[in-house]
Amino acid sequence: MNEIAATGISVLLVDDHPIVRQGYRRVLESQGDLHVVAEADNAADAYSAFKARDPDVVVLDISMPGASGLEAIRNIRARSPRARILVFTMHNEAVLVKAAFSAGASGFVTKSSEPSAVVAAIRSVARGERAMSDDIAHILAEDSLSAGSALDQLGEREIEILRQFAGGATTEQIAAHLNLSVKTVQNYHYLIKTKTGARTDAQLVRLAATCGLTRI
Amino acid sequence: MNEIAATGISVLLVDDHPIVRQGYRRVLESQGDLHVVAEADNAADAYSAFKARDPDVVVLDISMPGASGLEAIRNIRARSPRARILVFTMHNEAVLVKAAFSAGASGFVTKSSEPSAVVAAIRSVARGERAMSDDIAHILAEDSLSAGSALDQLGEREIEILRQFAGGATTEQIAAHLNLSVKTVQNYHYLIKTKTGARTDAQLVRLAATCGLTRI
DNA sequence: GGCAGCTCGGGCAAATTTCCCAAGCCGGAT
DNA sequence: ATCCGGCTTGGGAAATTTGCCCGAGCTGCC
Repeated sequence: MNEIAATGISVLLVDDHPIVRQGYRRVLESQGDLHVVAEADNAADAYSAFKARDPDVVVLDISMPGASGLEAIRNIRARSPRARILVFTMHNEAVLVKAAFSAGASGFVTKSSEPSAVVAAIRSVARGERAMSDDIAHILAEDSLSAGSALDQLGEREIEILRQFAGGATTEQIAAHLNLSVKTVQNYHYLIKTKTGARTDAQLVRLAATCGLTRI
Repeated sequence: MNEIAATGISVLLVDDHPIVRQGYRRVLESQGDLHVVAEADNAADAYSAFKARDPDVVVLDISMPGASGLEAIRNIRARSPRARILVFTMHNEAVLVKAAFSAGASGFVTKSSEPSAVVAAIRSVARGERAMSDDIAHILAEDSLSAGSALDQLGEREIEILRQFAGGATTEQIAAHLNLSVKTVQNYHYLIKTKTGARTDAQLVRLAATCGLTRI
């Protein structure tokens, strides 16, 4: 069994920027009870490092090139349900946060957070608690009040139109393709925006991309 | 005159993430000859900190919220042509690199670089030399050979507006942010579309994403 | 000096967006 | 059976934006 109180907390650092990792390592190790036992710069290495060192907490940035960080979370959790994973990234969109938690993350902290908040989150996660930084809590709270900004509240037609739109199709092209009037497509477009809470077409495209509806 | 060899190199750190700054600070200070004399988390503070401490080198991330980092470079260089600025960011798009250098940066290093390469770049820049990481040199080399991407035909202002737009900002937000009239931003928006050949806002977002201008 | 290119914005017709509304259809609840 | 609610399809009208033209200031370059 783990003797965390006696031995401190072992941490696996996953981030694709070497100097960022080294900086974090120094910040964490200056705490005394936190020990970085391994590092990785991609999703695949993250899992092998996890297997090899069995750290108490995995601190990882989801925005890595190549395989998604979400993939890494799912990967680790699928094989080691005991794993505690703290997402540490600069992104702060509600969809991403929810995706991370449902992929199995135990915590979500933005890089805008104070170092003290980050180490506090690591300790919480190590104790098996859920942790998130204040800004993330705020964003999730707003999101839950705004009747949802995810796309699981969209109908099939709406999804299809959003996919084509985010793929770069014009309103006319979509209308022709689906045998609808331009007016109807315009109405869907508006409906999708209000349903998802996107204020801008660009936000819509980003939403579609982050939800895996379109690839870019 | 500066007695760098005797006193070491003083550094101003500019990055909007506190823990990232703290990490860098520790990495740099462990070198012995590098001293972080000030930090800033936005373009405005960066210049006042520069005035107050007159550091040998400014290490800054261009991707800060609010005013562009390019703006900050221009700002500092306009008032203190002696300033040495090392851009240190995760972006690695040729357009951005060229924009940074023409704004007055002395060096450009990506966060993918080894810490040793970063500190080497700081020392080079302090000596008045130009510095860039290997991956940046590679990208610039490729770029000079290729016929040029769609973004190459855009001016700096256009790039900045495209970045913010593709990031999800509304026209009003961009205008407020850059102190422009809404009409001017609309005109730039239209200009960018015609220059790049994008027929749709969604296509514009995709273009910005594939060129690395924005991350999704 | 002159030309070219970037930046900044006005103007105005045409197009789109933003809402509100109605009607048909269908599945589930009463 | 009936009613409710949600999806799909579109009309309408006001508000906004787009598309494109223009001029003016500024810089850098020949």
